[in-house]
Amino acid sequence: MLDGKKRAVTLGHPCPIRDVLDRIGDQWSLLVLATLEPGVKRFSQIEREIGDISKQMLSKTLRRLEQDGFVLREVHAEVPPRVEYRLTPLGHSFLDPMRALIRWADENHAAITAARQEAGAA
Amino acid sequence: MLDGKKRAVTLGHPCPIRDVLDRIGDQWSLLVLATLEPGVKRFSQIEREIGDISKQMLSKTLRRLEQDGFVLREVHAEVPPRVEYRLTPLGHSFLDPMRALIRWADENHAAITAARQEAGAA
DNA sequence: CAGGATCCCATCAGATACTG
DNA sequence: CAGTATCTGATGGGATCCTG
Repeated sequence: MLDGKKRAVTLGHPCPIRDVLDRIGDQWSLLVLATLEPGVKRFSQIEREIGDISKQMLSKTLRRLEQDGFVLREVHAEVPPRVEYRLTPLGHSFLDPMRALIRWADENHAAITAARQEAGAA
Repeated sequence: MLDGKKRAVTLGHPCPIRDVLDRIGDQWSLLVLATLEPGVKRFSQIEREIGDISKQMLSKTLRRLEQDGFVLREVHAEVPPRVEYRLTPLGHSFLDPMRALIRWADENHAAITAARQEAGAA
């Protein structure tokens, strides 16, 4: 499921949405995209800025983002190696709707927390 | 991680965002919310409309959405039992930013697919 | 009808160690 | 520096059976 078999619904359609949602649900993709928003950065720079991501996950995440056309990867043939990442236009445009969502989260987080408290109390 | 320990970043802040993102990353929450958008529905009605969700996951998802204040659950004391679900105002308002994201997904899905093809070909 | 309980597997993600 | 490889543990989620 989820791969190619998920002929599902997602609001009535065949489902381009899941493809996108998987990229924000996976804990790191969004964070990486946000980190890259200001401009070009190298691997370890991203790693440091995020702080608690493992090399492995950063690597995986970057590769998937690259394959999906959100991120551009540029390898410089030097020693020591230097690899730079930047957002593609697609990557940038994706952050627009995401910002709206993040704003909503900020504004309504209190309500969610309150609801949880109530649920816990009741 | 993810529970309470994730002091992380998510765009620079402490992180109310993860709470929200977890609800769209989990495969079913969004689908259930979307199904409930038109109005009140009962358990098996949602089940049928989504089609490929198990009772268990539907139950879990609904309970979490209820606890988070997205969904209202109403039990009618009848035999056989009737339980109805509806979106709260919070639930409805959440769908606004989500619609923007879904629109983006629709518009850009082709680009993503194309990028994958290219990545696969290269 | 609307679930809860249990079993089981696939995937996610961290930790550690190794390499060009 | 920028990764890859391997092992491991935590979830997510499906299937099946049981109940008020």
